[in-house]
Amino acid sequence: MPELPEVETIVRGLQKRIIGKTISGVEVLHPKPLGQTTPKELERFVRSQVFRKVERFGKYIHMQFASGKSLVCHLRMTGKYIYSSANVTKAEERRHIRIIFHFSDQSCLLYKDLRIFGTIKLYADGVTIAEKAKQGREPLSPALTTAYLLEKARRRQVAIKILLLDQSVIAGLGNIYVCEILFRARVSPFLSARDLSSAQAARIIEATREVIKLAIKNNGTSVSDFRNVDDKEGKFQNMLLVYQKTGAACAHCTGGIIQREKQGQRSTFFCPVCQV
DNA sequence: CTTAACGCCTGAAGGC
DNA sequence: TGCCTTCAGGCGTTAA
Repeated sequence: MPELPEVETIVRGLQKRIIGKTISGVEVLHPKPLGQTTPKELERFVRSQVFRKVERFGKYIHMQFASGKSLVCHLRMTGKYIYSSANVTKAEERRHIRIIFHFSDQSCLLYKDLRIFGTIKLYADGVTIAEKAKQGREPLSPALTTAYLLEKARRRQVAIKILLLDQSVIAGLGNIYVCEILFRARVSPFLSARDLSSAQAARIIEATREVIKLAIKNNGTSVSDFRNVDDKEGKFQNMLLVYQKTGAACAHCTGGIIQREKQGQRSTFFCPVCQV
């Protein structure tokens, strides 16, 4: 489940692998990631285009061509971009591949997505990117301040965990990192957002930066099936303190046992003793 | 405005 | 062994 650090890892891999490559053709093995766009439209849009720049905003990947046109992609749960130096022809290797971008040097970029929740959207030059406008502040931006979080939390009655998952508040956090952040900040995931104190907000911001920086440094978390562009796992799964640690002794306090509870449709992992 | 529930998808895992 | 249910969770949509 790619969150900010995983998407950042993929973007850095793409920058290394596809900048300067010319698209010679595209194969659409499953049309669902394209939404309303037809395979023919995609083919016409990307053929002969040269990748100039790849950026991340929130959990989105923004692939820009030298022409000014671009693709805005979201991986959702199981999407991944894998670079291959040669064409992929074996049926077993083609499993879960939905789109293939072929390059003029015979290498290609595979879009794999087991559950097909991910999306690829086409943007003409100069068009405002709707998805970008909806994002909240980036975790590593100085614009993310305690005052900003308190202001966003003030009128909300939802649990702080639900608020942190709201992409229009902070961009890029998902279930794993929000659990880890609240644990490190020693804040209960069930606390109503409006009851957040200034000290708690400050601890959350600090923990957010720490966790995100450390996870990026470790190339993300491969807890289910995340892989980078070179099909390699991340390392942050070895550094998780609460996520999927049900029954384990708390890493912060003595006597605390990590619990799992549902919040919304997702599992929340927390220590009932020290997260208050 | 906020909030909550649902649907989208596949495959692994657990229960009986 | 085999069938059925549950779970994984991001996010757009819809309804209240």
